[in-house]
Amino acid sequence: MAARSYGQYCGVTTAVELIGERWALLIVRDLLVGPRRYTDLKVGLPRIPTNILSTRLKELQEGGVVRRVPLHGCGLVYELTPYGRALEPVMLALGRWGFQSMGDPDEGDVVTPDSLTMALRTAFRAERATPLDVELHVGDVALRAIVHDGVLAVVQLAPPAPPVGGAVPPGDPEAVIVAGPGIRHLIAGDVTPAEAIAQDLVAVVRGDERILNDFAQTFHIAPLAA
Amino acid sequence: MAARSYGQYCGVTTAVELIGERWALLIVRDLLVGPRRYTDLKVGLPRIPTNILSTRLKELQEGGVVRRVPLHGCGLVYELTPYGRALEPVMLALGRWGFQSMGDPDEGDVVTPDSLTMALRTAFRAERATPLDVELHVGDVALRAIVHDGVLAVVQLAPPAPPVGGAVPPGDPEAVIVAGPGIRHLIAGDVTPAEAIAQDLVAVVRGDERILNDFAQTFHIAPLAA
DNA sequence: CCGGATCCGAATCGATACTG
DNA sequence: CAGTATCGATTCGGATCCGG
Repeated sequence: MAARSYGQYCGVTTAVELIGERWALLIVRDLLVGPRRYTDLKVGLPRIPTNILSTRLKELQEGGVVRRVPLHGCGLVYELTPYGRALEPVMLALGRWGFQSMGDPDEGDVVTPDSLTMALRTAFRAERATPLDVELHVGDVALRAIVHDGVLAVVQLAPPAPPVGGAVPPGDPEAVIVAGPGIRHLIAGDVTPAEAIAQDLVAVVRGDERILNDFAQTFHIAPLAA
Repeated sequence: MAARSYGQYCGVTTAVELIGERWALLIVRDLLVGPRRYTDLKVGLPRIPTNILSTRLKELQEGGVVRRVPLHGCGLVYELTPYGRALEPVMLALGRWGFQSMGDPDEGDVVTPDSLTMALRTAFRAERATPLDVELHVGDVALRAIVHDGVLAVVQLAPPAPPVGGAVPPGDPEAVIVAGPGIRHLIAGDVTPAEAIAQDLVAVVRGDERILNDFAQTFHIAPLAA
């Protein structure tokens, strides 16, 4: 029996043996946004030691979760296998659950493009979504969230350079929203959009402030029913 | 910043900090079945070191996932808080995902009453469930699975002594099913009930073998659509 | 028996440096 | 860019011990 085995024959145990090691699930989180190079992952997970990243990628490949794909000519990327992509429902459920415990950020905590992208997906309610096209800034991260036909698309924007891994959406967003960590109170429904603005949790720096009503209805994580 | 922190402000990261340590999720899995004493948990997780169990229980309490409840007069139990119970969808999704990677058990792997109980919940399809009342044996574990009004109830049976933590269901089961690890092929739909019997993956030692049709329809984890 | 606490060697992780 | 190598700091695992 492997040393890391939990010694049980059970689906949960098997899953935890595949993706339960430290950092593994965060690697999967970033790869759920799209294929990433080794260096992209390292930048997106600033505190991961490089030997751990290397080890995890090997383990995830061995587990059939991740695949290593040479890029035509130069470089290579890691991407999820279909089996790895099947973790999306788990990841979204886990993100929603963890959201309930988020307080204010600790000193040194960062928001990364991939984590914010997945956070938006986590909070997205297809059944109540309204058409939407906004630019969202949180910390240094800027991205464009577009809801069309009840489907959410997120494009990451890089301040000066062109966006990573995709085309800039055509046209201008309806509004530009700038927020800090306090935006979680809007997502949770603790405050109304008007209150969020009044308390400086969120600002609409371009466009109509009323867009926040659509935003808050579309992106929402309800507190526990208790 | 805490030493164990991942340094990111994100729901997934928060969740992993709460329940991502080794053994933590398996403790939660067992507690999802019902409140458990320290010793119950130790028996249900045979390979967990006692200091780790003790540490995890403290951490889970601190995280608001687990509560320590004195038992009227003698002893005490650990139980999930409402927030901890909210992990059930995560656990079921994770169990379904891990199920896809289950091969044959390694030598020394065990099946515990709680892991089998959660496995049944994982595989339960309410929308296709039929009324059912069977006794299921896998390894040393025996339990009674009853589907009534589209709701699954599982009662753990102890061979000689009375069952743990609940009353024996009244009456006799419709059938007694004895299975080994190969039962996963029936759950996955790799084999029909008839084939499962022919290949000795499953045996119906009392009652009508046709009950396996209902069983296989009620408990099913579809392979990846790929 | 229940509910842990303590001790210690083994394995893992984190930080940094270095390489093809 | 995509990793290895190294090494001290932590954590884990296994065993033992202890108070009710």
